[in-house]
Amino acid sequence: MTSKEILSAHSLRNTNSRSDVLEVFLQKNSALSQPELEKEMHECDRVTIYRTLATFLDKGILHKVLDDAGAMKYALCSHIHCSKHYHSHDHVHFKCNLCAKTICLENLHIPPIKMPNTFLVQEVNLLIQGVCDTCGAAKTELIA
Amino acid sequence: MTSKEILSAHSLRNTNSRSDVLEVFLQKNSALSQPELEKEMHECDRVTIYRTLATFLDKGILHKVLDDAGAMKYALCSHIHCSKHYHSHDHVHFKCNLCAKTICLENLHIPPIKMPNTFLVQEVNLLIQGVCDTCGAAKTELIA
DNA sequence: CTGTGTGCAAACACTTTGCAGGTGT
DNA sequence: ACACCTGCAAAGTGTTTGCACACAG
Repeated sequence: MTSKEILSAHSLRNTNSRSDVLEVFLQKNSALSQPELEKEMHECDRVTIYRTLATFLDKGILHKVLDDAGAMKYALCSHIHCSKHYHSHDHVHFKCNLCAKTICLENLHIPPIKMPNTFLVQEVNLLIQGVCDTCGAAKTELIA
Repeated sequence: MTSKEILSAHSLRNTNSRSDVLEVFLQKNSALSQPELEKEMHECDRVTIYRTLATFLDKGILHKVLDDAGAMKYALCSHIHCSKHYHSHDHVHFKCNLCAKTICLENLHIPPIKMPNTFLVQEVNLLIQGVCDTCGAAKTELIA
């Protein structure tokens, strides 16, 4: 799935900023905040990135990822079926406390929570923080 | 548990700012951000609130609550046992999309997630968003 | 009295808005 | 051609830091 294909699939104009933002997401394969994207893209205005993120969120190309560090993060929706009104991203998010990278664990679904039925559930977000496999391996090598 | 007792239990000096912050948490019984606290407290500097939150977080009086709206929230730890290095707050957080209030569901524990053991899990946060019982009841009345 | 807490000023970081001009279709 | 996208400027909001004074123990 190329950036061009993603854009046309959501009937969005194919502009440099938009395809560049998508390229970064496709390449990094992790959740990113606007500041993080800005570091990767030197030919695009800060505001344009914010507006692009808002557009992608609206179209169901990206979903929000919670973070404990103040900046909102976003990640690609794996399913084409996501749209403004139907987001299916009930997977777990993992943030490494060492490399600060946040990833989607697509095949790790959030177990159902039995809420009292006086509550209406609309969205569930699960963030696990710890040390990722890459950083963990690097640390083990250092000790050995 | 009064604010004075909480402070002395964690060997913190009993100052107006600190007890006032605690009073608000005890009274509101929900997760609060610094801006929200500031609205409730008129005799305390903005910076003091930030520093008080940091101190309480460090001592294990408060724990972080994730939010999707940009501002970090905090809530009281229910267990006296919480300290800097041992936080036990594996409960679910619920944010109402109508009244914007975030509460701790202390008796609703996060189910265990079986992560691949190449990952080290240090913290788990679960945020459910929807409509709370109070707002839901109000809405039902309107329709009826 | 002494170390810690507080207030003020200022800076920093993230995000949004308005408007003029440029670009994709 | 027209609607939509972009860049720049500016402002709004959340958070941190430095320093001098004030206060709890």
